[in-house]
Amino acid sequence: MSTELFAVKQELAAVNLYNILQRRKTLFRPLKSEQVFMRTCGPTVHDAPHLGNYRRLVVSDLLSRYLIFKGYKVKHVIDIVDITDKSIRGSEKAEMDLADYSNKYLQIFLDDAQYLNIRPENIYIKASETVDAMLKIVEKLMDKGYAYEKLHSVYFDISKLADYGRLSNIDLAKTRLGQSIDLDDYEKDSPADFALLKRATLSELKRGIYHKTRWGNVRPGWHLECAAVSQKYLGTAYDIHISGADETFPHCENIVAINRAFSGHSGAQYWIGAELILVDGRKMSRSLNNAVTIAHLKDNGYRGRDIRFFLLGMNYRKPISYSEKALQMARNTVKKIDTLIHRLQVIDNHTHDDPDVDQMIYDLHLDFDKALDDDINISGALAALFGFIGKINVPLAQSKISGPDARKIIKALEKINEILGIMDIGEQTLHRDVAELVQKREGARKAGNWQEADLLRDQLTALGVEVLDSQQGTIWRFK
RNA sequence: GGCGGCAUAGCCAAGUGGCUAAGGCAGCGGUCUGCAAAACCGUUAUUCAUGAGUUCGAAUCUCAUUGCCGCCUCCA
Repeated sequence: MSTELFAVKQELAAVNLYNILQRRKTLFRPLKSEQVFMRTCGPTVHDAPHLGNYRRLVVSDLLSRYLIFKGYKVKHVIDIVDITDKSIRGSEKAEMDLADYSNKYLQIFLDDAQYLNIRPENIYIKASETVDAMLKIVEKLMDKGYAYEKLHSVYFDISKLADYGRLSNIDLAKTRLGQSIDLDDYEKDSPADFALLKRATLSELKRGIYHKTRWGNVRPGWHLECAAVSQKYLGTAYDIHISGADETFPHCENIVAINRAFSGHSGAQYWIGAELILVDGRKMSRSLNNAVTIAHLKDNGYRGRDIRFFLLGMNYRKPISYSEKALQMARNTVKKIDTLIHRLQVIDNHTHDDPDVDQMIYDLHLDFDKALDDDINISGALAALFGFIGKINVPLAQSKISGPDARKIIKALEKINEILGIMDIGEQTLHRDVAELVQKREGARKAGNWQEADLLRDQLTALGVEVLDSQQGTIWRFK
């Protein structure tokens, strides 16, 4: 029992992650030995999120699934940023209640997340429902002198925090602050100070979008929203914070600042940044007019698994170039895995010429884990998977895989898919009419009636069903 | 201007000091097949943006150069 426990601990200890705070890979050690507390920056819900917004969510999903696979319990909080300038303006323009407006886009986000097979166990928290925690934080920051009120807005005074800039490695003295910030909009002591609470505008007051505080009628700023959600649901110190690479400064830096001023702790121990999606060399974003929504991709025939694979198939610390071709590549790769699974599922023989399937599965797990342990090296992990598929395909083509072995292999793939979430392992069913066509074609082939068989194959293709004839019989798959 | 990062085959991509530079996609030739598809076998980088240096040894370390991206704006 004790040796088993030791083995488990050893295994748990093997994960390495690149921590932005230290700018290097470090061994991952959670604060509690068996549970990981993590948070991912969620979407702003003033419009339908796009592919670029989902990368960090898929990356954090992959990481949380891997940590669960490694034996940890994971509490993963994703905040929904539902009080922003854009959503306030957008809802006004749409003549909608802010909450209704936000909920409309939140629903799209949740549907997309499901489509992308993001774990339903994630905890989604609306910023608007965390205002109590925000005000508590501001209260304390005011008491400690980290914040000041000016004309009924409350700002964070970064000069009070000695090592402000540690996360993004920024030296404010050398930075062109004030050049890009429209100072006329603010009454801050210093351009780099950021708003914790903004005084409500006249229209916000009319619409009831404000909170009454001792500093005035205000609504919270973005950085405070994120800091409050994690503080309330994960505590002042937690394990992992995942965000987009473009959010390190000022957003994450400011979250760290709030956390450190509030509790002396940075919040998360490990800060992870997922890189961006590029379109023609530029960041995918709504403001650059190059955003692609999940709905759009869905309309173009991409399954959630295809898109998910596209988003997680490359090192999370490198930008991904979006293109139709790249997406097709992802789809083809997913298909390759599907085909193997379908072929395995129809095996019903008892050959005794078994290759050493157990050894292959053992190697697969070893290589797969080893790669992911190294800062989620997905390419290495996938190489292990494809190596395995190649090794299985040889005896499979020669009918040398027995039914029990096939099920063993499927089980191993299921295990891997708990992490990847891209395979389709469940039994698929065809519409009765379509299944009949497949049967009819089989009959025609057995009778040597090739013309009829080919005609039926064309019909099936038109219906989006491909038939693959192998020595084990005919299998089919969706195109 | 400051900070961070990237450059490896037709395309995507791993490898960060030492065995033949993983893997995927696409292509080509073959096997299988009634024909296809799928699968399999073979094939596709004497070379890692360029130049110099360190070293017995460099894609990997150092310096310089070039090109590209992100942040320094509530796009997120």
